[in-house]
Amino acid sequence: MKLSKKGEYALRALIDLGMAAEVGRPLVQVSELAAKELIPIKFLEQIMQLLKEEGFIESQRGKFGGYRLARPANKITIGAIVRLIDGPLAPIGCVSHTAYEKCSCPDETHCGLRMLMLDVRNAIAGILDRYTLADVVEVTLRKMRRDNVPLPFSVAPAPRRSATRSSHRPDLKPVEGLLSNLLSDYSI
Amino acid sequence: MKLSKKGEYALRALIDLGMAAEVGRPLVQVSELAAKELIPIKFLEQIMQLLKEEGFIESQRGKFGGYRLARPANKITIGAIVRLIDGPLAPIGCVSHTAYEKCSCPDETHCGLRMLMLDVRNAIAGILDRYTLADVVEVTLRKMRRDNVPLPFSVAPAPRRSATRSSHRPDLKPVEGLLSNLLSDYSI
DNA sequence: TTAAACCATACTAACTGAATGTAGTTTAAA
DNA sequence: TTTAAACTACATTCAGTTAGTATGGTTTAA
Repeated sequence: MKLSKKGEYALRALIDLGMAAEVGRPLVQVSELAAKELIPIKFLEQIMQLLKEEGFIESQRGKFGGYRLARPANKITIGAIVRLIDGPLAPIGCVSHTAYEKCSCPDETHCGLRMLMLDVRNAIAGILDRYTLADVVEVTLRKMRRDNVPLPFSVAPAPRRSATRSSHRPDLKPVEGLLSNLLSDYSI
Repeated sequence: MKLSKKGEYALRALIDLGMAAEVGRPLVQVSELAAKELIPIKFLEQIMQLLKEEGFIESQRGKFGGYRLARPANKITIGAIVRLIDGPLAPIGCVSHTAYEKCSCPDETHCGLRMLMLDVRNAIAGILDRYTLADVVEVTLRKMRRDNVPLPFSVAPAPRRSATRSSHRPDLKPVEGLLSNLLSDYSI
């Protein structure tokens, strides 16, 4: 049930780009992303190229170039990113919606394992296809603001709290669903 | 988010042992399991040994030996089996309950990815730790009986339906929870 | 014109997954 | 008591994936 390192890095980078956009930063360099997230730079370059080919991000070449999201963050689901890097969400092929594959069992219709795994795949997809980069970015920024932590990618060092809130979105709409529970403190 | 072949085989074999027990069959040989599920026999032998070492099954050696569940099927959760074979359910180490591992990100408390993945891990564990072999077996047998399919591991060839129902359990209690939805027909 | 940045390919070491092979030991039954 | 079916143990293999490195570009703004 693992997410690969590559998938993790891709998500981190995209979340960072989403945060940068939210904070008013137009471009972020690979070197900066790699340093912030402790990702080997050449490896991250590969990943960024892939994300660009697939239309998630855009690049500006040359000196002082960098990357930005190609679409608004709320139009990029987490599920799409994970599928691109790590393949189908389903634990076994015979319950995948996007990449169905017949399994070895003789009678799929009566396979108890399949029924169970369909449940699991729906639970995973229900989360990853519902939430977008925007949700993750919003929840992250909220927590950071609440704890008075300086925001990343701010052009100027983090300004006064009241000023920060009125950046791009005049008002934060409440998050519904599962992620919202995580706004409160939680232990491991 | 994949379940390994090994994990799949282990689950199939255990579900089969659960079905055999339910149908009154005391022991099942590896050769029979391998044939039914199309699993390479030597590979399955390895898996059975592991399951035995971990106390999920017992063996009877010698001619006409075989394997049986070491505990009642409702005392073996699917999650425990998956964890044994494939490791933690969590997509990334920093949200695992059973095998927590610090991740590379500088600030775990404000990591949006972590919050999301915690959600995913809870969704997966919520299913796999709730359901037991008994649940899967019951749901499978129900479907087979409903469709009048001969049950596997029956000592005699499948008897008339009315006779089959009154085997071990005098009456089937209704299944609650998510799996119950799957009792009705579903498409891929 | 140059340095910072992105772009493109090729390569590789280590690991894991999925078996296969060989050689036993045990035990019920003929 | 022999024997064959069944489990046990451990070594080996082989392909594919993961997680990177390495090398050498091309672009473009200062």
